[in-house]
Amino acid sequence: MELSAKYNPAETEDKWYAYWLENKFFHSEPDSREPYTVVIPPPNVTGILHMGHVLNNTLNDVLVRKARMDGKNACWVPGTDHASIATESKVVAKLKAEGISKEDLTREEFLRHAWEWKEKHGGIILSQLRKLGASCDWDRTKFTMDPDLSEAVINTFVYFYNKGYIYRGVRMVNWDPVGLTAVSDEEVIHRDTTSKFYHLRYYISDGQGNPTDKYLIIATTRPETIMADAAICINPADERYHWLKGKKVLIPLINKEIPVIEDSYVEMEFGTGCLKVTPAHDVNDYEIGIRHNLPVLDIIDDHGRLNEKAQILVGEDRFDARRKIEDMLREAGNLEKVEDYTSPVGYSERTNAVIEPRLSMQWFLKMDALAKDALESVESGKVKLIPDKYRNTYRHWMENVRDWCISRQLWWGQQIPAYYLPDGQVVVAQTPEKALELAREIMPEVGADDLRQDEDVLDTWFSSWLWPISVFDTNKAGHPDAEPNRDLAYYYPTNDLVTGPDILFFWVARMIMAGNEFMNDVPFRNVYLTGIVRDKLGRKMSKTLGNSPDPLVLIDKYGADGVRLGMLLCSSAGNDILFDESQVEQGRNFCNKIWNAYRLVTGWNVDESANQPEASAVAVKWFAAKLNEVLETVEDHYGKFRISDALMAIYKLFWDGFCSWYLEIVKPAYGAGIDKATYEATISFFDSLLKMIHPFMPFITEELWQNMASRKDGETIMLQRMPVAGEYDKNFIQDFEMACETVVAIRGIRQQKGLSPKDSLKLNVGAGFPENVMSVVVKLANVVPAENGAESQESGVSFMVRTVKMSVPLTGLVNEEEEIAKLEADLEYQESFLASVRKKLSNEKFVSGAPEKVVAMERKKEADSLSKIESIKASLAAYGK
RNA sequence: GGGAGCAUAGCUCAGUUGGUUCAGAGCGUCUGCCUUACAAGCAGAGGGUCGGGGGUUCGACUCCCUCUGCUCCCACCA
Repeated sequence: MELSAKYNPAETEDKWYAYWLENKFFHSEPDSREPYTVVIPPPNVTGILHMGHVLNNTLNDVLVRKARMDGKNACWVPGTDHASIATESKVVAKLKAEGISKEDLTREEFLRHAWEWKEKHGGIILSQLRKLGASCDWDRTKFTMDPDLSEAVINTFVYFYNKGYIYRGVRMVNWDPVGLTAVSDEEVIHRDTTSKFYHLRYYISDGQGNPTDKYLIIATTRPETIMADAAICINPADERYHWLKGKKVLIPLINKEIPVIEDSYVEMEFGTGCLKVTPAHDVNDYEIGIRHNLPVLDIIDDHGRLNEKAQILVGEDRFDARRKIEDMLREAGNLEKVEDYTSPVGYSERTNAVIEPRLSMQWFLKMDALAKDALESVESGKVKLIPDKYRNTYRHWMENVRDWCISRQLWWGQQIPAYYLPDGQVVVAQTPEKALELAREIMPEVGADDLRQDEDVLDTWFSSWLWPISVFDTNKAGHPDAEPNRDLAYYYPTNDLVTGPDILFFWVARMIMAGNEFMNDVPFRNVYLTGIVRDKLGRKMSKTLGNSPDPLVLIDKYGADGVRLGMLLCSSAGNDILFDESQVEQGRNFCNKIWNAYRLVTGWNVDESANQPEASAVAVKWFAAKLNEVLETVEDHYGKFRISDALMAIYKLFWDGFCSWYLEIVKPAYGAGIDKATYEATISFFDSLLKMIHPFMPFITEELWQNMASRKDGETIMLQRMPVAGEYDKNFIQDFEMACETVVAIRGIRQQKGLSPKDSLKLNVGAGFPENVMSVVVKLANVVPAENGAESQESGVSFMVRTVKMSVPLTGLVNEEEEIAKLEADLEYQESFLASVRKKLSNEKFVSGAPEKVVAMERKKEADSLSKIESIKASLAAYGK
């Protein structure tokens, strides 16, 4: 078969992926082998592939393919997340573009649109993952809103409700006025925001609701909320304001009378030391309100507009109202001054709207007991975080966690299985039928139509925290006492989870909680936390910056293998990834290197009658040893999740070790055949190398592996066993490296002196050079060693290889003065090196204090240095110095 | 405001209990090569007071203190 000089990924990738699918190589069923299980962090069902997914899933695929080749029963479960708020807002936007408003639809109508949208656009990302080569078990694809997975979510809710962990109550929550829903604390991002600090005069009331000429000043960033003020608060220890005790003040513009109260919460040094208390619109004020029994007046509606309770500016958006009230206050003489101010403001993670602290009725899950166990799981090492610096962050979060607000005012998601009786009492049950039964225990005459189900749905994470359980068994979540089914019993706990640190708390911690609760075991053993993919300048990749390349375009341009390699090359665990397209180019180049090495090897003709040249025998022996050495290193890297290090070790083995050294040595002369022993060894090495590379670059390795022998249908490299490191001769590797260093030195001399590689040179070799590898030097450096390695008196260029003195006689070509200067510089360096070693050795404390091994090493340095000085001096003597 | 982490070559990073001739790798740069697998390549070369300062030690990139610069997480100072 004729192979082009360049590898063309487009011709091979789809072909082999289809072949893998046809043969169901990715599919796993429980059997007697050890399982290796991974669940995908489910991407949003409407999401499209971005570089973060590429990183994450490439790493996952490497681990899964490696485990599969290690003989484990590897199972990687793919799927998507319904992402309630994100998906719902997309559907709302799409409907809006069609002139349909969500308010005009019934819940059922809206959900029909949403499901249509999901069927049409959902799961694109999964097909994109196939382009990347992900070896997921597609037969197991799950969606967090599949009927059975939803059932598991409902069961879980009922379980925790019955356990007393779920409660409903009016609490201050984070309200998203754009998404029109409450969000959890974790979904609020605080960013420093510049705003204004308004200093307002509140006049003291004369007791009849009329202003006196006395006033106090409060400082606020939110003047539009003054109408909801319930009190003015001072610190009881603040002497400046003792005169205010028991007084009442008037809210500007609306002249409403409110009391002055005292609470030590108020910082005397901050602002003016007077705080306006607005219980409905600030978390702290709410707490103060409870302590002092203040009325709660909510003047902001769902959309963030002032409502009629505000009396003024009714219907205005809160930010418009802020601008307008500033003028009104100024006109009324209540505005003392306005300062620029920067303070942290909460934004919704999903809609980027400014979060409005708001009182509302929500469902909560008690976290203390769950968090305590989940913390223990990590502290005890049952779950390992990689890198482990995240343990601190994890602990801090788990020790300070607050109850989880799990209700969302959305339609897309699992509707809360709580049913209200006509009198407002609530029952919680899996189905309306069961709810009715429960309801009748309370109120026997109640009918099915009298029950009203809670309108809210559950937080997305309330379904994805079950993921490692529910993808296998949808009954077990919510039923800790149930027997796990065959799949769950076999695959749980999963082995590794690869995900980003940004969802360590959202998702990872909560999965641990659910695992402990329902399985009495953690959901995974290792959590590999990747960095965030950034651009070359260190900026986060984002649509608005336009600095995020489309992975599919990259795959088109460089091939999936190239993209995978480019991503992995720069991905040390836990560090952010600074991605640059040039790395993908490097990946593509590596593909090409492999391709061309293959072309070379398969282009050889075996000459049955040829004997194996000595250099080839040496090369084969060396590479066999080197291969073992690298296999050992790579295994160690894998064990520590140092994936990019494992890759780099293999990369260098192939490019430098195999191509630059091994192949150059065994390569037969043009037109000549190759001996059988070398050929077979070479093919076998190539086979091992392809297997080692396969987890990283699945496509090209399959292509070449299939090509290198006639394979049966149904055979694949991905199910071959990964080579295992055996015993090897470390000393021989050392000897071979000396040969390489010698070759490099001679090539350097050639370059310096402008000598063609075609001209043979003589080489004088000093004592101590390993004779067994000389044939390699002869072949690659094109030299003829002097008889018996005798020291020559001819003038030439001399050099040291470790402790062996070598020289290339070059009569007429050598500039003696330069040569002598070089030798003298060497001598000077060696002598000062020797002096420093001897200083150490003459230090009594060193000799007695340092380990024997270290002292012995110093003595060897001394001896080596002495012998080097010796031979440099001899060389100088040859020049008459 | 609290906590964590980072700083090593032009860039991205290794450096695994302080001691192998330890100051490294990849990429980039420079020089010479279209050498019969590969110019997406080959051969060779240069490049760092390990952020600054102090300390512990026979010995510090490595441990301690401090300063500077950056990053992230958490947080209700209006």
